[in-house]
Amino acid sequence: MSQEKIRNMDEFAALCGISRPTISKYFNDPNSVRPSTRGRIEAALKEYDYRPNIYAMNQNRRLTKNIGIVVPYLADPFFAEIARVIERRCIDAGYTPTLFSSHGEQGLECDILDTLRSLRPAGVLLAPLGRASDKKHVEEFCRDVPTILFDSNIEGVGAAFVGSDNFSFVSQTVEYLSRTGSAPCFFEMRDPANPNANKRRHAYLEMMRRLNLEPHLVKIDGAGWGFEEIGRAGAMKVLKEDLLPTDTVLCSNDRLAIGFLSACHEMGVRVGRDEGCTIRLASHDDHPYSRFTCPSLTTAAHDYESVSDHAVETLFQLIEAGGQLQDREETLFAARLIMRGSA
Amino acid sequence: MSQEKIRNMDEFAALCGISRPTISKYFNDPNSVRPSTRGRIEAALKEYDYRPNIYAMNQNRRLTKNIGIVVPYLADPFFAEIARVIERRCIDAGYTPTLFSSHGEQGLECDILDTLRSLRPAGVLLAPLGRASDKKHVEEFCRDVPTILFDSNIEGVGAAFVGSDNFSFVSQTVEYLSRTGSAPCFFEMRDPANPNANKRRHAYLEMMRRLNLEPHLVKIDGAGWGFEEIGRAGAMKVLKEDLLPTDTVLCSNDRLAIGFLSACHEMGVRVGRDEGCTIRLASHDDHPYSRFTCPSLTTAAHDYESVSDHAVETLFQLIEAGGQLQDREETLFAARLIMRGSA
DNA sequence: AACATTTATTTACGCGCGTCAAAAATATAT
DNA sequence: ATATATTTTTGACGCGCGTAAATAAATGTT
Repeated sequence: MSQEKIRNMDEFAALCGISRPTISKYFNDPNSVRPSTRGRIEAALKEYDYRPNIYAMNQNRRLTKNIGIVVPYLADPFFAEIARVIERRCIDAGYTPTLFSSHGEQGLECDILDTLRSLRPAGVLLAPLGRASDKKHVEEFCRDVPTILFDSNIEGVGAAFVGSDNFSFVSQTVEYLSRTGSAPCFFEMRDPANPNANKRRHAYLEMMRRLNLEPHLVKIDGAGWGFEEIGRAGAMKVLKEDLLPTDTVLCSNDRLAIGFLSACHEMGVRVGRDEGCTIRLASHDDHPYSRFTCPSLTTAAHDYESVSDHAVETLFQLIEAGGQLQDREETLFAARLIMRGSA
Repeated sequence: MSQEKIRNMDEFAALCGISRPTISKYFNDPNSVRPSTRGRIEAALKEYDYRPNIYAMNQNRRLTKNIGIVVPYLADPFFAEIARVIERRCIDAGYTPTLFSSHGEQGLECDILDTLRSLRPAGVLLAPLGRASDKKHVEEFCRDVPTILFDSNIEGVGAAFVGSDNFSFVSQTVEYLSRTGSAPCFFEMRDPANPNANKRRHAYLEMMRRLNLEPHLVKIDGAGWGFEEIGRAGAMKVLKEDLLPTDTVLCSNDRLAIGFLSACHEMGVRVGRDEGCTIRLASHDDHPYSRFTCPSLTTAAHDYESVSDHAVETLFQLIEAGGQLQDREETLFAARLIMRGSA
């Protein structure tokens, strides 16, 4: 590797013995130049390790190679995990992903979208805050920037939605719990920020109706994204005041369930299928920690891979189609029941 | 808000009735223009919502307003949390932070540093992979880009290091455990990727020496960043083969402890201080989930706030000083013992 | 070998903004 | 009012690259 520092594409082109426009073409798409010239460029690239100035590139390109990934709450390992997979896919496809977290705050989500707009990304994968989102702001953003929504849907916003089929989650857990023991009550936040939570409640009610069972909703107080603490406080209250209508509890999501388990341990309530256990607990999401809880959580797992893959693939289609798709498809992937110790 | 789209700074300057260089000055530092002109600009800004093209800005600026934040593993809520705090501080100071995760992979860390270099950031906050880092690559990067290391130190690399005082963690837990029961053995990975792990082992040995107690290291196999699973598998082996030298266990970090607790539950071993418990377990980090484990984890907490604040402050100093600091300071913050149910 | 086709080169312009120097306008101190 | 310091304006250049049109060269076909 030579030590000379190359300042710009002109210098690099001179060293290659190739004209600058051809070099420019190569960086935009290596396959757009003849194999022989590609070989010469790549040989020179090894020799001098030149990299084009991204700011100058992006200033003049109609569209950049950037992809924005926005999640509502990165401290939730579920989103960290899905972001990781999506990031990887984008890199492999030659894009430059940038990760943003709204940290549960509407203002921050808006700021991120504003920042993103001025980055002129080729496309954006957005998991919105949900009910807490500034819908108009998101809608306006999606009109200007090719965007795929994932995880949490906003009706009619964005070019497509990719997520999990909440009914599939709940139907499997309810069916399993009912079949192997008694029917569950549904443990959830009174005022959930995430639209998936509402879908899960409806799915629970519908499933109980189909199975001819009496539904019981246990609604607990709390706001924000500290679901474990909310679940814990809610469970403490419910256990202390003996408000549980059934000995089988289905939590809306794993993070609430983690809090519930914590409360059970503190109250000396044993959870699981073994004898001596007074409560069975199941949940949804297959949170990365759900296999390490005590007892491990019976839950329904997202199809992470499929959701990530399909979201990314749809975005690429959208980009190639110039930012417009025929009609707004909503793709939902089924859950997989994971039977563990808690139910 | 007027509907006219403003294409560039010239148009905006014309609408303001102010010259373009002054507008440019305003965007570089709003306080560098007279209050009266600042007022006129900001009024026009409300009216026409113009935003300068960041690519054109950054192309010509010697240094951008970007700050890179690199963590080794974002799916670890500890890093997600510290990244969140740091991100916020940067935004408040008028910078544009970009978050990267190495996902535990050396190649990815190198790629991120390369990408970051071409972003010409004002500064970088880097929590390296540790032992898995390509030291030469990191070192070379730090020579070109103003960088503060945090969480995990690499001797002599970067302009400063900010982290937690591992001795303070271990001394408090060892002292507490020894005082309130029997002395602990130290449970850790055989070949830890993180340099903090080594410091904690040394601190354990030193503390045991000071207290005139016999040290016991319990080393378990496993590689990668799936610490919970590694801890769980290691604990299963240790429990099944009855290899624990003491009834009190001090884990190197909370994620191992979470796995340990999971194994204990599966083996029917009760953990805690209550009667009927056969093991006491403590750990380090105050992982966001450690208060929700069963039992909740006695641990030593990072001073998140101080570490984040000081890392960011040091970076700002470094930037203002033009990328060079007098000498390389290493700042360590003390831990705080958190007594919970597990010990 | 002659032609058509693909690929590369040359030349030139533009993108939107940073920045500089000199001149003009404004504010502050005396 | 005058002198001085500060701020703004004017005009101009450059950054590094995208891109377009015309031309030249290489490749493929018959």
